[in-house]
Amino acid sequence: MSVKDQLPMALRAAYLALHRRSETRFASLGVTADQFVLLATLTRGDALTQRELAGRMPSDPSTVRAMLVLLEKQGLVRRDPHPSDSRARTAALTAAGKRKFRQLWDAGEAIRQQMFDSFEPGEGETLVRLLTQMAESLNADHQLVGESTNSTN
Amino acid sequence: MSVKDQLPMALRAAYLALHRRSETRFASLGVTADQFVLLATLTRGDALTQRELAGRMPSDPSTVRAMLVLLEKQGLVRRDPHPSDSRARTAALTAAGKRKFRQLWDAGEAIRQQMFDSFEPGEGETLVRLLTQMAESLNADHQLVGESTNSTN
DNA sequence: TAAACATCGTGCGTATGCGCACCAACTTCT
DNA sequence: AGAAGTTGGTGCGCATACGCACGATGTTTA
Repeated sequence: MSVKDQLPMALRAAYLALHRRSETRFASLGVTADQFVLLATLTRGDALTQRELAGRMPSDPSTVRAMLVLLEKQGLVRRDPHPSDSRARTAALTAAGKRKFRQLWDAGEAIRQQMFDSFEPGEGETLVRLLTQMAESLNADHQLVGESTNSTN
Repeated sequence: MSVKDQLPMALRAAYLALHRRSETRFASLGVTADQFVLLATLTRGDALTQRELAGRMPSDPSTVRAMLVLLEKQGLVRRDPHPSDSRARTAALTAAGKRKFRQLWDAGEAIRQQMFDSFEPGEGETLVRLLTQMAESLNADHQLVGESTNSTN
């Protein structure tokens, strides 16, 4: 079992652990871990089209739509027609949404701190760099990676 | 925006990238990325109880059940009553399941290779180590989040 | 200008992911 | 042994995650 073969499972286990932990933490505040991600993305770039938002999260446009519907019901997000493109709709935080996000951010601090504290100095930087590289590599060329299919010869 | 604050999103982005890529790759073989994980787990420890299986993936028992039902329908997995505990059921790969897993493993090689190739020598090892540490830390003490952290020895 | 094409949002179907409640069966305690 | 508590599997509900097809609108091309 080489490191190469362990990597996918290690990544999966780490992400699911984070997700579960976040879910538990945010539940009392009435939002899910993924809704937190959406709110965070809107915080960093307000009035995005749904597609832009989906691209940045990253998530699927149809998933984002479902999430926006729920968040709109909670009054945390507002959707308006796009000023110049009448196909598009922009999403933005409401005042309540901004307030809620600040709460969530604070509530999540313990988790971020705990993740970070499990490392030696510098290792956190390394981890972020490697994860980013990996994601880029995986997203880049799933097209042009030759259709050599499963024959290793 | 410190590294600590980027880490959760970087982890999420990397995992989702891997998941999407795997989903696409395995679709033509008739299974999902998570079903692949289940089959892999059964390959490494046959005749597990559903709970054992869930613990190792890691996944929720009720999710695992749903997956097993689907995999059973495909004839890749068999569930038998546990020999000594009549509450429990064991899950095991069928012959077809073992064959399928070998196919899937080969099909996934390109992805594992691509992930691995985005790193310098030694970085893969580091990544696996850091991810494992982090997952452990996140799973460990969501109960006793007191100030007496890491006594991981 | 009209046709062809691309893009945005929506709705639907399937598969997780997980909590929760429930029953059945095992274990422990009295 | 009997009561009480724990554990295993199931069923249900909600929220992603994503592909796909559809209609409406923008953009490009003939």
